Amino acid sequence: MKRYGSFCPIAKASEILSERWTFLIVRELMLGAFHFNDIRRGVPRMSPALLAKRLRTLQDCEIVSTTPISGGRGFEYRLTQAGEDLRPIIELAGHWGQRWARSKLPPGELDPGELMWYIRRHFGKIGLPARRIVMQIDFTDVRRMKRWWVLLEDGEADLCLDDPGFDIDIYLTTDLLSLTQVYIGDLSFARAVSKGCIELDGPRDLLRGMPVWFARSRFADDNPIWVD
DNA sequence: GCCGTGGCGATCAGTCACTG
DNA sequence: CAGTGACTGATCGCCACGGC
Repeated sequence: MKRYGSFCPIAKASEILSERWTFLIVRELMLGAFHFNDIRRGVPRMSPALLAKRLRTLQDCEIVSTTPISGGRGFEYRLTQAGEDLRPIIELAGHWGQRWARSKLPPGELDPGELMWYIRRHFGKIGLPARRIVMQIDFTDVRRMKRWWVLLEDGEADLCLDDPGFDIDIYLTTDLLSLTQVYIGDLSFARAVSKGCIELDGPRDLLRGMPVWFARSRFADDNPIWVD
């Protein structure tokens, strides 16, 4: 960790938090990723070696605590009180980023795996039917990770890259950019459908509710810029 | 004195293979 | 699955130098 050689609390916080990837690791822990590979899925461009190193640093700084996984290798990672106290800071950083550092979504920042992992965590509870819903999502413009299945049940979402074997309720076909725009809040779900960026197939009553419960970033409503 | 540039060594990050 | 280690390329920090 690089030191600023200052007693200033902002400098001390920056020494820990401004290291590359650290903010994103804390974000993953905040969102409920407690195992090494869960955290990895949220930061897919980070190498496992570096993730292990950053987790050790966070542990040394008493932001993260570890408990050995019973009957297995590795640890369960949890935020300590110091880590939990970062929650409003991370939230504020997200709101700030959405307003002032918003991505123009160049191809290099689009990744189906990362998007689907984010989407998995952000399905709305309101309007979502109580029964299990199986959705098949097809990307028209990617080679790898082209087809996904999302299982929605009891307010939880599971992702599969292999056919889970259930009857499909909703077929959703789209391109990577459009779904990313919908998720990040640059394009409304209804507008994406009316423009033909998202094609849907399934029972009409189920599709009608989708603009309400389909996953969107928690920052999607900040300073919206609608794309037409 | 200030500023920009270039060279060089140290450090960091990413990739890949590997382990238990 | 949950890491570790070796290797390599990229980046950073420091210093010297030259132009103004």
